[in-house]
Amino acid sequence: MSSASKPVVTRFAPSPTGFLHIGSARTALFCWLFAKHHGGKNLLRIEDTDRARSTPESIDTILDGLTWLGLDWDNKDYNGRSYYSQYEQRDRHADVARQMVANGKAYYCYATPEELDAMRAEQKEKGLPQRYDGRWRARPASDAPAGIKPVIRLKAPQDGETTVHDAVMGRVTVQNSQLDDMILLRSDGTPTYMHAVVVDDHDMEVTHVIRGDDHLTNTFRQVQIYKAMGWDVPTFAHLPMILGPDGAKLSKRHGAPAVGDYRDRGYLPEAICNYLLRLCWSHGDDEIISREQAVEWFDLDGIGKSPARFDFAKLGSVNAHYIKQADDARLAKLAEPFIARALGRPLTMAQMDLLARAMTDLKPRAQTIADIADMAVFYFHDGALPMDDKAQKLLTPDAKAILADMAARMEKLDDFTAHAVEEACRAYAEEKGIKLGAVAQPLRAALSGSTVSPPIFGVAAILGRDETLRRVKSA
RNA sequence: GUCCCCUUCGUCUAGAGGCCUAGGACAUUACCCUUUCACGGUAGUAACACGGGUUCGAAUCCCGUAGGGGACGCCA
Repeated sequence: MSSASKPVVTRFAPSPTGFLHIGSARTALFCWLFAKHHGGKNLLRIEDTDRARSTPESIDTILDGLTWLGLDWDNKDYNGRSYYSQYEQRDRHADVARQMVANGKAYYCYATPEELDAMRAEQKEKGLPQRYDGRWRARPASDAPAGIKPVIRLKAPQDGETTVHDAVMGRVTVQNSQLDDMILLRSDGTPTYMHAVVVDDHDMEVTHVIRGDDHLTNTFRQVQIYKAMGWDVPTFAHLPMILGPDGAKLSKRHGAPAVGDYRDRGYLPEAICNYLLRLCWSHGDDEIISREQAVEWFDLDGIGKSPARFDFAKLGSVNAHYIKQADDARLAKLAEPFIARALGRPLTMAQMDLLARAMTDLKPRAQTIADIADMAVFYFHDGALPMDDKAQKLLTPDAKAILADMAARMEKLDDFTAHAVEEACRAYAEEKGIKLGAVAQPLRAALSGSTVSPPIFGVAAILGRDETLRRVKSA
């Protein structure tokens, strides 16, 4: 075990074979929080040893996602890159593997992939566990067939057991007889994931390996490599998986597996982090937790052991909370692209200003930025206002007569404020002996094109007298 | 198939043997507020997977069963 006095070093180690998965983002969050809480470092390592599937675009996506979430890392200038590249360390990985052969901890295996496939097929047929049978473990080098490039396999202990002391799962033990001699170095000289991870974590002086619990059973094998090399074993913390609403592994099928999906749908990064933080981790009854508070409170002992299902409804409510708290100008800026898309043109400076002023009324009604945009487009139609069926139906001849009366009164208002318009409407309703709604609803239809909108007197004030009268008269 | 992990309201969770008549949040229902829709407020429905132990006492400890998840690649 690593000594407790060493400064904390965590790492987030995604493989760049696609987008940044929301579950990975949770892992990244926990790594970041743990490092911050202990005043340590959080490192980023891109696991790009699979050359066929790794892409630079994917690396960019991951970096973007982390940055958007505000999860920075402390090795931004590594060998001219902003992260640690696993592939770049391939010579080091190969050296360690050969060193293990030299020390009698590993050996060359000349079995071909075809041969191994056949072996597994036979094991499966006989109902036996599928693992390498150690056929080259004890054969002398002189037996090596010509023309076949060997792999290097770990000479794993065959008796006894291997134990992982996991900060989340507790003590987990497996019989060594269950584990086979895994490949460390492929025949082309590149390292396998199992091997590269251990060498890198050691070289990077990682003290706490925090990752998804799909790696838990891999950990036994990795511990064997640490032991074979005589290296300190870091503390492991395996986080329970995040499942979809149906309990199956969260995937594309559930709609939004990537961090980018949430940005595109109008979620705020602080809301995503807060929601993710509460999946498998808790601090009493606290639900809304700021970044600063999280750094102060977060530790491994608050992590639960059971998997959590992703709940869009709750995410929505957390997002709604952060929207209410957010700065109006920031929200306007975030909503602008959504509105521009609906309108087919960007907003002018004046319209951006109007949007920011409308935000007070928009904010409490929205769960996402997309909601804000949906509610706000009507402000920006300078031609004919699209009118929905219910609004159309509401504009009866009687209602239009009321609007005509109101137009005359609004024209004469000294100050065209929400309060003034409201008073005018109330006075009119009282005079006519009708309900306020009989005035307000037609006005709403005329101004917003809908029966549902932000408070309509405020809408009138934000639209301004000219635009309000234009809309009322053309209704 | 073999091995590993998990199991409290629909969902996220609180719970460290008596503070539990099991708490909070989201969702849901009703009411209040109200010019619509929301926000907000108040109240309600709703859970310890099952079966055995241990104990004066179990959601909490032990064993078993069931269910769920994961790992078994020259992927990561």
